[in-house]
Amino acid sequence: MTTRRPTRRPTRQQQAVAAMLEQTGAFASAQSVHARLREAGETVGLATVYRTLQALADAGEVDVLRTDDGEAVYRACEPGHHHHLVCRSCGRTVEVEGPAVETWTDRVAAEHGFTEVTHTLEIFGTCTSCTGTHSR
Amino acid sequence: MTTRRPTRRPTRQQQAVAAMLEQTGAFASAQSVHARLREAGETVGLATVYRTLQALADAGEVDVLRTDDGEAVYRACEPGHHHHLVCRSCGRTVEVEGPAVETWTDRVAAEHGFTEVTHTLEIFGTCTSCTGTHSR
DNA sequence: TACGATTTGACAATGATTCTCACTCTGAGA
DNA sequence: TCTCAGAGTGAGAATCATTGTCAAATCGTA
Repeated sequence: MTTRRPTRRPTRQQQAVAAMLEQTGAFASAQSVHARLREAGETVGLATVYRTLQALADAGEVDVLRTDDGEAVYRACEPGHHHHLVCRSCGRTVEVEGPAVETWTDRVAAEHGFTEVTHTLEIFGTCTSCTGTHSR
Repeated sequence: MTTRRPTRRPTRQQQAVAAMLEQTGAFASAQSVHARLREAGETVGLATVYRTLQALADAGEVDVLRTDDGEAVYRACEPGHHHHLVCRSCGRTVEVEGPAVETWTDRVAAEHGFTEVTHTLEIFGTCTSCTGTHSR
């Protein structure tokens, strides 16, 4: 019942999606994952890519965030709560932790009587490799 | 204190959209703004609502963020950089400031060589009015 | 090896957002 | 006041990510 994990089979397709995320390292959209898999010769349906990414996200094995235009992007991440420092040019991502921020958000929320507090925090910038590169 | 900014906004439609946002107080999607305007008897095209909201956002007169499902939501806000404490049940929103967070993000980004740093931070919770109310 | 449940994938459907383009409005100048 | 040009509008088409559908493929197990 509660701990009744639905039988999940490690299929070739799901492994391919997970592997692609691992090797990419940056945030990638479902569409781009699908495109790259196809390039790499892996035959995986688009719907399956979406389903797998959602399953991975639900399982907490990947992090999800939204681009400015609302597209969902996924990234294989270390487990546990953390935030991201993302290069807006090349997508290179660094996972960062900020205990002070966690306590601050909780305190602010509590001051206003909010409970069950969660938060999102992402940092965007231009990384060293891209600083001089005005390649757009 | 409805200060009239010199931002060009002379048309009835644009004023209607801005006014609706003001009176709503919470974050609202373009679709819902359009629906409410229609209910209120205002005739404004959907495309115009989108255009106006984007213009307001570009002008910094409203804040934009994305819901979990990627929908863009807008809210009339005080000028200047701030963050939001949003009730995930009723949408009530409190604007908060955290100078410590600003400096932290800048420092972390700098440590990793990132420049032109920006960040997003939103806090979600259940407000006092909604705490006992499991009305969903 | 056969069976049943799970997973897949091609395609349709959805829904938010953007684009198109003819029409309307407004303001400046004649 | 009249005229013209350009900004603004809106109905509907187009776009695009995402989700739903469902028959066929696949896997674990008896």
